[in-house]
Amino acid sequence: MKSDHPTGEELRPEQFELIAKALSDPRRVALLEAIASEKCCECSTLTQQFPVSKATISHHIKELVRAGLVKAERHGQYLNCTVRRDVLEAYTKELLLRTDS
Amino acid sequence: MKSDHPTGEELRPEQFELIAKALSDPRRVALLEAIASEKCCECSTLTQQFPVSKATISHHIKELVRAGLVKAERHGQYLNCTVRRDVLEAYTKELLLRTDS
DNA sequence: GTCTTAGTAAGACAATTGTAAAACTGTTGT
DNA sequence: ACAACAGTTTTACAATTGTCTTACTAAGAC
Repeated sequence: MKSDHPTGEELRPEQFELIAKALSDPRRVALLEAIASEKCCECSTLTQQFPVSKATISHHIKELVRAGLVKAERHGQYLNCTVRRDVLEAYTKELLLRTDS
Repeated sequence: MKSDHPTGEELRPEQFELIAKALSDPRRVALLEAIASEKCCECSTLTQQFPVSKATISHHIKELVRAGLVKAERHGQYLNCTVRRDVLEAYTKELLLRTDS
């Protein structure tokens, strides 16, 4: 049975590109690391940790979600972000596969 | 004995960032794939395969070399490019490591 | 030598993008 | 209802960057 959320193990066609773009900004990677370091992480925490406005944090998270690297769930007024490690692994796998042979 | 070429298995501090940037352009990834597909590949071949000028190819290759993803050796007037898979693997490894815990 | 070919370097330009400020939506607490 | 808080959206701007053109260097062929 296929999962409704695409990418248990395979990336959507454009997703590879989106992920590469998402990872190209050091701040966004740092954000990803911060999200990963806590099991579940609201934005307000991140806003305090980084010297950027909350609007910028929001924008980066949107990009990470768009790439599928982060899952964001609203709980009341808070946004719970978690890293989708399966997607990250699928990305690294495809990257290595593409440079094979 | 340490290899003189840094990165048999570890990335230099700024290298992680350079690689991420290098991989963020789809054309550059395609270029990387093209280089990987042949064992050893001169630029002129690439210039024919892609609808961009040779100046652009040259620029992209410079970026790939700067990131350490490609090794370029001159042989006469030709430039032999090879993908450094060890570096690519080190990158994916570090990426996954950074989003651990 | 001259001509051609392979690649590089410099400059310019358009497109993308990281950022912030301000205004907005929605939720929680009083 | 009101105020405080969490996050989003819009708009604008500066910085980065992918691309080309042109000019350049260097190597091979004649």
